[in-house]
Amino acid sequence: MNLKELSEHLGLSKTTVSRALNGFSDVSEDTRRRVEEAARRFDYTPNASAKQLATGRAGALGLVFPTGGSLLVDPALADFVAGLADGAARDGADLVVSSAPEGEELGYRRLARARAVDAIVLAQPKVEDLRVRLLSHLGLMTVVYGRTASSIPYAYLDIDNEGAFRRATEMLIGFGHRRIALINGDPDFTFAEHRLTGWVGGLAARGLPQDETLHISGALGEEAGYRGARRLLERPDAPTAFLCASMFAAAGCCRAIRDRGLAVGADVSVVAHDDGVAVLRPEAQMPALTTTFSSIRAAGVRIAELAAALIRGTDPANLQEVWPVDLIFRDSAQPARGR
Amino acid sequence: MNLKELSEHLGLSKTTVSRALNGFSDVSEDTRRRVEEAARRFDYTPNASAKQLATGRAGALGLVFPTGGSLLVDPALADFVAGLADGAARDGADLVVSSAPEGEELGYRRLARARAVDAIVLAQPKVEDLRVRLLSHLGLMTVVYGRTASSIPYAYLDIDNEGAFRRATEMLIGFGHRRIALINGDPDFTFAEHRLTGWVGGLAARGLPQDETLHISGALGEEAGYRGARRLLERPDAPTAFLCASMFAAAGCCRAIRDRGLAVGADVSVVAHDDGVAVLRPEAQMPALTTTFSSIRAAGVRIAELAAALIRGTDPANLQEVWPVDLIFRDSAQPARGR
DNA sequence: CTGAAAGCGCTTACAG
DNA sequence: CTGAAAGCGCTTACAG
Repeated sequence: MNLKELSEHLGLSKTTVSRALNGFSDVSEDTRRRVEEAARRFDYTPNASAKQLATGRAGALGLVFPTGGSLLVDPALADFVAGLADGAARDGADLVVSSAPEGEELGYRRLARARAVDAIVLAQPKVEDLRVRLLSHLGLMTVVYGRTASSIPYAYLDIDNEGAFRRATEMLIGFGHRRIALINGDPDFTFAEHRLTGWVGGLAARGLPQDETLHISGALGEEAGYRGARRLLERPDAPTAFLCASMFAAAGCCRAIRDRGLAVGADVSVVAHDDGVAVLRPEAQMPALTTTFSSIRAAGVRIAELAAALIRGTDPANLQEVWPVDLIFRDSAQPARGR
Repeated sequence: MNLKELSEHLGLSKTTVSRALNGFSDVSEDTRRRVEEAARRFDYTPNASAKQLATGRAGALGLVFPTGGSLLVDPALADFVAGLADGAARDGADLVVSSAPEGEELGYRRLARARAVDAIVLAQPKVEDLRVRLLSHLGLMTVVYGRTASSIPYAYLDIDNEGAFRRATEMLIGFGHRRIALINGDPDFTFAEHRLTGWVGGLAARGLPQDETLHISGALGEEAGYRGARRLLERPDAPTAFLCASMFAAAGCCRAIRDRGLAVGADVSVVAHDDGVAVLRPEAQMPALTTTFSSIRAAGVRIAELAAALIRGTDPANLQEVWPVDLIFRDSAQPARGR
């Protein structure tokens, strides 16, 4: 059933039916009701392409997967995608996931030219990220998940990575830890840089020296977490506490601790960042893991909402949010030995 | 730059330019070259909505995320989505990820009515899956990742879960294991049922009794793997080997084994299914995990290709693939103690 | 081998 | 409050 058939059935013009369905005010209440009822009865939905062509809006949010080969795909992305799709659906929009085997730039160019999306979600931004400038140059509205260097205001949702890691560091120092390692992501990425800043700031606030050799970067997976922690634990001045950038890295870190015959918590403290990925829950570990927590899924939902606002014309400067991160205390962070 | 402008620039009609760009044979070689060069130079891409409206094809593949609340999102889905997007891109198609907060059925109905996609990818099918019938009833072409009961031929790509788990079981029996547990997904899902069948078949082939209490179902995450393994290990006749449905479940299983003061491999063997999720690699574990392996990412790419063929009119009966699964022998599977 | 024209199914000034 | 008509940017019989 299309608009023509529906309007013929109702004995109205396509114009009126269309206006009634789109909530225009200059349609009589009676007509509106009749139209809405008929639409429901015949299960009418406007043809997406026709609507897009007529309005110039794609009704879709775009996400370009940095694929190309065997790049590590962050498993938390599945939850992020689910959140984005959820949030987009609330606005009647779809989520278009685009692969860019030819490189991300070409992917964005294609989406822009084809007018396939109204806005782009940019995930995992780097401190200096060429994509932001490119997207603005292509005229693609963008919401960033995270933050990046930019000369103009842009819409973003970020979590307070710096505050979270600073507080975690200070808590560990309060427990008497003096050598606290940071198993971090690649600091080219803003989230990792912010966590580094938080760690440095926490140490400085308590007058502790910063030992750069206790900072391991590029370690988000289990294996890298294991390797990094293992190497540090072999040192004579091994750290007594670890801050880990992901639950997976933390799992590797805990494995390394146990390998050394030490106990997580009692001997060596561990704090991990948790995105809320259900397959690896900190409270189910032994001991339960102390975490900095922020739901990546909820962030996805909210980002889609920000995108909808952006498309509606809201000033990007008014679409900037930094979410606080919970520090959830469990058993893996404990007072340092001998204290 | 749109088609009108491009053709005016070339001094040709829109018809000819369109035909040249779409590879029709009745365009002179010379014209084609001119058109293609100009298109490249002006960075022309057809407007997606207009093309969709004119051809009646959405140029997009749909995936409905079973969201709604806090359902467990399989982290391997991120790789699957990446693969699908990759494969779709090879065909110039997009991937539309749709959320269905109102239930999956309504999600499919909406996609069908709006003609927003040409085909649907159905993931994680159940043995009896109402969605398959619904999609066929809605006239939505479908490619299933997995298999399901169906009275009519349908396109699918599945991996040989049964064969993989049968071989793994037989290998363990060959090592002298007699009590082999299966930590499985929910057997409502076909993949889990097939693995159960493989396990049962492997035991039967070697004349071993099947002990249903050694079958734990619904355990794909780390926590559930831990709980299931822990419970079995507490029994006086504890299993000496485990088959795990996911790397995460296997991680939990290994944790339970170590909790009992036992060694993975030397004391208790573990075999896990690995989707190739980079964040948790079996070869990096200690000991390295023996796995049944099949790349979910590659499956995603291929499914998009199957969908493209289906849309082009290929008979679904000719679009059915079962991929063999590798059994990769590493250190976590060893001869039973005392053998 | 090329082009004029109709059509895909909507939305939206504009007129009444 | 309602409708006739133009237009969004393509594709595709059809005619030449």
